[in-house]
Amino acid sequence: MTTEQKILKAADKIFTQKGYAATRTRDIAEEAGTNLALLNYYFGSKEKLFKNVVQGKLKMLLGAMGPALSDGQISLEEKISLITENYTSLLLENEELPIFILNELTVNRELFAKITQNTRQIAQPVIEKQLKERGIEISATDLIINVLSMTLFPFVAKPLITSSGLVKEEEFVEFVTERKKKIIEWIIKITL
Amino acid sequence: MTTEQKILKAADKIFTQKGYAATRTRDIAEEAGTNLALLNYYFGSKEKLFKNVVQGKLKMLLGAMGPALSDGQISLEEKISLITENYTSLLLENEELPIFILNELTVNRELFAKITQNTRQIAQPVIEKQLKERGIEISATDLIINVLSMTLFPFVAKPLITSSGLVKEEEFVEFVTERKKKIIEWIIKITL
DNA sequence: GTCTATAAGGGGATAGAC
DNA sequence: GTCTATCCCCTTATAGAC
Repeated sequence: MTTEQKILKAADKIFTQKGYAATRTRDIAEEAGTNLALLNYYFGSKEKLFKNVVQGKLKMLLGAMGPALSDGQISLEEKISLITENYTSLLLENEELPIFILNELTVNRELFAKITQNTRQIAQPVIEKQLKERGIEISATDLIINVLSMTLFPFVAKPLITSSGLVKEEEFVEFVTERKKKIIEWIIKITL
Repeated sequence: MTTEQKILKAADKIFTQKGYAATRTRDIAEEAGTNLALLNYYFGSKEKLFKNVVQGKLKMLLGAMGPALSDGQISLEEKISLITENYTSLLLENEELPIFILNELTVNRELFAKITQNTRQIAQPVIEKQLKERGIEISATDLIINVLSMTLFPFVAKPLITSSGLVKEEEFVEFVTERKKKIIEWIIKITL
């Protein structure tokens, strides 16, 4: 693993945990087992390093959705299934991912317009066509937001859910794994 | 309006917009039309001022849910309706509220255990009793999380939804207002 | 209670040796 | 490519006058 990769990995970890402003470049350097000067040598500045990290994360988040959504060969039922399952797996491995992206997107709106628009422009017409062909009344927007809501929200709200005792920390993995199957049923029931 | 109130209001605005770390006490003082020294005179430190703000916000968020949930006289259907409507109104006036709270809760887990536990402990048994009486199989946890997911998620993910073009910024209010009615139908359909 | 001025320290960035 | 030492600005907090 090169020094550059070590720094990027460390930056990923700490930015995701603490957000941009609360992260100290010194901490990233230490986590990477190197020093502050090398961080600037490879990435130029804290901000450039951050953008590097955040765009990787956003691609990860959209990548779990885009290909399944925009493939006209995949039925709506299969789409719902695929997205729910892809996200549940992805987020079990990266629990802080959605809240990190959504928070940074809130604080800094402009940065990510292109990539998110691109995914939507490809996927939305495909879903609309599939809905129309089957005479289903729900809009593509509502369908997409319903699937994402049900699947992503427990991860976004995990600290609220566990700190309240609604789901215990140690039961969280089991909770979302079981919930995955139910979500697929529920969404199909209310939309198709 | 007293100086103390002005500072608190300004702090509320800027902390909510930028998060804790990115907020400068100078900016709060300026927004309040006063100076840095007075901020420390009234609140002692940036951190104490922040906790003051964040606990007010958390109470607002739980207050829109707790009373309706924990009242055994209110039917499940009415509960779903009340919560969806309360939150939609509250969040239309405070769009950054949920992402702010969830992000701060992620970064700083310990601070809010008491208040969230309290709400859950009162509400959960009431819901469970109502579900049992009607022979409904879904768990109280899933029901609560479904309602919150569907209602809160569009606000949490607003930057993703609008920057992708899924819903235009200027249509967002209409979108969530229309969606409110559908959510109530959907949730009743899949659970009751 | 309110303000100006300043202390004290943190943190991003870089110079320059190796 | 890598490191140590250092610069310098920015930010929180406080002293002390009014």
